[in-house]
Amino acid sequence: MTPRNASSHLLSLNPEQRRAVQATEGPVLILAGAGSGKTKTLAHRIAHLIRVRRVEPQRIVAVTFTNRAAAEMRERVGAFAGPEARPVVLSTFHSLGARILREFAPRLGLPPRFAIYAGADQLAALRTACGEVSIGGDRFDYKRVLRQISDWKSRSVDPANATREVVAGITRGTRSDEYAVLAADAYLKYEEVLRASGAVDFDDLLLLPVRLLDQDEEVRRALWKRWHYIMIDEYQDTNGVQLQLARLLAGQRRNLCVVGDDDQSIYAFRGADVGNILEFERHFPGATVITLEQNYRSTQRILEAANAVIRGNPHRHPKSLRTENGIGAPIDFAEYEDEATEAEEVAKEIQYRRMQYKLAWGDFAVLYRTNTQGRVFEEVLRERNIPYRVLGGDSFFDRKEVADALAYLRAVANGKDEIALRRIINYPTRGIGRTTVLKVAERATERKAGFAAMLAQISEGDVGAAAARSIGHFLAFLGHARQALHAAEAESGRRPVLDALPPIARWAEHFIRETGIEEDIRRDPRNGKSAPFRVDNLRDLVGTIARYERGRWEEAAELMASTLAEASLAPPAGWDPPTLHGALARLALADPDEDRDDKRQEDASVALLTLHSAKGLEFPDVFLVGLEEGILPHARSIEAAADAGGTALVADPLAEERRLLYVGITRAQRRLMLSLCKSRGRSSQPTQPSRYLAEIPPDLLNVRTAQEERSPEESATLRQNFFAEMKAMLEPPEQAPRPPGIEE
DNA sequence: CCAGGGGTCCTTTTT
DNA sequence: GGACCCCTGG
Repeated sequence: MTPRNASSHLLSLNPEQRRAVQATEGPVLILAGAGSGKTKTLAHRIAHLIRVRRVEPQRIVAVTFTNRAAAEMRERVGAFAGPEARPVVLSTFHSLGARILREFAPRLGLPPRFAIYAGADQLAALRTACGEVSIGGDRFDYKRVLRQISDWKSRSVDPANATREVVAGITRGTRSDEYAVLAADAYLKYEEVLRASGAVDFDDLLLLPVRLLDQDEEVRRALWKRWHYIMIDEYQDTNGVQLQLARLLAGQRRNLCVVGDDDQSIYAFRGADVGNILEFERHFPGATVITLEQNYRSTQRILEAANAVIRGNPHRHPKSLRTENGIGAPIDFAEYEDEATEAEEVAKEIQYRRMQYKLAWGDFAVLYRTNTQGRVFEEVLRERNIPYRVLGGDSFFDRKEVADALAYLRAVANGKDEIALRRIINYPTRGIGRTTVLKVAERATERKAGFAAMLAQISEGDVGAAAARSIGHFLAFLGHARQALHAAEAESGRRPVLDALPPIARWAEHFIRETGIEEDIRRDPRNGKSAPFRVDNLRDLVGTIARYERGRWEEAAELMASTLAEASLAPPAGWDPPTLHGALARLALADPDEDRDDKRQEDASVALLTLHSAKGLEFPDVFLVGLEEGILPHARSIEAAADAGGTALVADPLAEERRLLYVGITRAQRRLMLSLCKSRGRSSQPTQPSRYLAEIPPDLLNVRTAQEERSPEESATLRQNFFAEMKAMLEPPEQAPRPPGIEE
């Protein structure tokens, strides 16, 4: 269904939104309150540019933070502008960075098949780096150092300047601890390990493109010629480097349109600077500012509660959300004995409401502050046979067996990848122990060679005959795999494979089997019953590679259709044929849920997620749990605030925690329930209610007593429900409980 | 020098 | 449910 023209669609916008859509030249700031139709407005704007202002779609770049947001935007744009909008570049910040890096890698001295380190790999790289200079020693908190390094990189501070920053902090007598000194030292070494491994980390995906654009006139011109309109979603979450990138990409045209809500800034911990949105007009003089204040999502009561909470924060863009929705149900509030009781009662309440109001499992979401809080809910929901899905959290790619297989693939794709090599060099065990690896690393440092290069030239004199032979076998194994891969890649680039497993995936399947990971999983008694599941994960990994390969060819088909018409506008790099490196890069940047969650799951299961991963989502019925001091606000934030003392920090940790609650409340469309546990943890420590609860006007709340009494109808429904669930449990185990004749 | 077992600790938020 | 450390036996 392609719309006849864009203007007919503009009719569904309110005057503010229409202004936002049509203010097309120069910098634009759209301050969009929660639930104000942000994505819709941006999608309209893109459609307007294409259909009314006749901008070529490939000149438009829309940047989001998550793959999910990019996918949602793609869907909306497609609905408003039709298939001709396909060439619009819709990408996350990090994917866009990776794309720029891939194209211009040689100019940075980066190998074209660079590895991307995230999470555990970054940590491993830091450990390696610290091992080399033997800084740290016992009880060295690598994660903390990594956070510090990441903070520097997100502000575009290089190691030399980091050292200067630390030293200056010390001489000024400010609170710069010895960790910062060590971290500055480690930072330099860490960068060296990355470069020697032909790798970049997540921060580099933004930082290196900025450096490139900043220093290379040709690159700047090339990109300015290519992209004319830049749009950024969730602008309140951008950090210093992202601001630079936005500025550089927009260039002199300054067609930069950003959308965001300072009240929803919840990523200061990873370098987001709410000042970016608060001072947009200073950064981009002459900017048009539009405020979207109508909320289309929530009931009046929910919105009032949200407004009451956020009102407590200083330094906000003035904004008052209004809604034309009804007053809605009261907000429920309950106190439970402990986590288990809370989870039980929430589960019961979900079952009850689902029956009573004929809702789907997918209408419910349980929101919590920390990932670990989700576990109790998982247990209880599983026990009750309530289908659920955990959003965010630990990724598929963090699974040990998946990470192991990926390390093998990476070691083949990029022979310099030290972190991948170290991970698999003795897994499954092949007689290359810790001491041997240590010796190799030592020799490498001595002779100023990379770890991988040293491996290739290690001699019996270095590590002994047995170990040397094992290393030889190991490298030969990878070498053979690499040759087979080249053949597979050549085949994959030649023509699409439609039926069977595509060549690279087929190669990967074979190679992973040869690694012996599967045997080891089966053999290891610790895996117990999870062994078959783990082996399945390896198959899934091959499946994602297959999907990538097919995806490349689908894109090729689309691109050819558009490049024939506009050959001169084709991107200079053209279409990239499928490669293992491409598959790995995609996997590194992928949304872990995206590939595996099919759309069906969405309406058929209760969502469990942290407040952070809830941003941008909405649910009819929301449970906000664990509203206690120490959880929300989190103890670490309370500490951090105390540490900061009176210092007028822009990023006030407690203000951010309040925004987190605000985000949580505004996810709810129809109903909201708040709860807390009176005691928590192994030792059943008594808790205090969250300080923010007192800020919600009591007349909005329906306070429930602990062992609440239900009305006769409610009890009847629960009984009925109980029997329905029992019946469902007796059905084949694969089948999710599906009460008769209630849904659909 | 290597493999494997068994204890202990802890857990903010994420691209 | 891990990640990590130390110990033991080959």
